[in-house]
Amino acid sequence: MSSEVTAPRMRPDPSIAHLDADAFFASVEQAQRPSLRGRPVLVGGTGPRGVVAAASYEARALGVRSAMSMASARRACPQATVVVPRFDAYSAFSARIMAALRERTDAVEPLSIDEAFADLGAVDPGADGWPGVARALRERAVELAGVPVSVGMGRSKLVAKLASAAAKPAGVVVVAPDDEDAFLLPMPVRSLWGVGPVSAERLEKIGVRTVEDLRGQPLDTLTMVLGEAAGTNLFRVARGWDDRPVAETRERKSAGAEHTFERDLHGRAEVAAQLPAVTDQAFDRLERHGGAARTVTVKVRFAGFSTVTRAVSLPSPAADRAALLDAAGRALDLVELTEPVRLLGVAFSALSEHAQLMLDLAGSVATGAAAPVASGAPDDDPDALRPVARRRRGRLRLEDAAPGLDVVHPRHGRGWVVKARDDGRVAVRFETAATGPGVQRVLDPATEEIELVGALGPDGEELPEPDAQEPRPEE
DNA sequence: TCTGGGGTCCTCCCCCTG
DNA sequence: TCTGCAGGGGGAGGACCC
Repeated sequence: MSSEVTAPRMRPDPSIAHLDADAFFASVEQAQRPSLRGRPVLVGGTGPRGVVAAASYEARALGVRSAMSMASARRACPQATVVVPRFDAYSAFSARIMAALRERTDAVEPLSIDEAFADLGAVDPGADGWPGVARALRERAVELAGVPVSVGMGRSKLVAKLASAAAKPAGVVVVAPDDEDAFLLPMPVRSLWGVGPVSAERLEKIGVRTVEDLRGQPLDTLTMVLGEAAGTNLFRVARGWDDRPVAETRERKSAGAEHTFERDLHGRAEVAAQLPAVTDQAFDRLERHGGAARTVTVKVRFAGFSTVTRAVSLPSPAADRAALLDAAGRALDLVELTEPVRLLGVAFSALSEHAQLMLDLAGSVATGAAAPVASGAPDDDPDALRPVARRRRGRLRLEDAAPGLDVVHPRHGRGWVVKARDDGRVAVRFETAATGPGVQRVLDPATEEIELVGALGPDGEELPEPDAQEPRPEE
């Protein structure tokens, strides 16, 4: 218990930058598909349980927000174009944005695919001062990536991040130390990092709505209402106290995968039958980071949206697919399956970089629940239970024709899938960033040589096979 | 058609150990 | 030897972020 919180030594200049791409996924789609520019675009899952990962500003103007169900978003904005995420393209655009920062400093801390901090403390701001630095940074990122970005600067990460939010869309805000109070105090507490709907409601109950209200609260009250860590954090934030350094690297703590099924799973056999596929995806991610794991956690979300997790820890870290699948099976055995299941997840934690060989695997691999079991689903549509597979490249099949995917046609060139039609044909719009708005054609994938291909990069360059691609959260 | 998927961090609780 | 307590560690769940 820290009974005392004191002001840290803050840097004198607003030399921490936060760069944030605007509606990133949607902006990339608009950059690569000229016909989408100026139009509402929704990026996200197109299945019955899909949600919006990103909405263009045109869609936001009609009330669409990220994380809302795609069904409600479509109702709010029926004229919107809906496409599935293309992480290979977003990663390539992201690399360009990060490159703009790395031209100025090595001290870059990516927070997610579309935003990063940079410590420009060693940069000479020159005649135009810090606002000039921020403008130049923004212009360079736009030049390299070709999507709109916003830049905020302040003398802390806290202020820089809030400043970039205030700068959106496509702007720059630099908060000088003397202006910090004027900037922070009127803000709603909900805009602070770490204050979600639950904390905001708890604060509302003690009359705290703005940062100014927050500053009026004693430390004891805040820790009582929000807990030790969050309370202490907000006490500092309310005063603009934040001396966290820009950290170039962060250690990964866990890796996992989860999948929401298009229809609920009934009974242990159905759930267990899906476990190997989900564990495999989690294992692929673990392997990509080159680690071993000691703890395997299985997550089950029921139809009523309640969620349980059960964990099994191994005596030593394992990097062996079969051993981890076995552990996942044992964890699943601990879950009481009282209701239909909508989501199944597997996560690996207690990671260690050096995999220790599990010598005594014999006998442990073949134990019950984790083994693939015939689905036994009485239902009509086996595909409803199919876990998300890596989208293949190669000849387009109707069932793979998700809207937004890149294709190439021998006569019409490069394009993207607009819609798989009920008549078995596919609507494709043939265009790239270089061509300008293109023509939409309806083609029969059974007779036309439509090839599913990878995305292009920011300069229209072919990208490598996305085997190492990392699915990322919404922008 | 309510409510994805990748994470991190925190809190509470229980069990074990000294 | 028994008991009570403190502290550590792990598991479960929840809040939060993008």
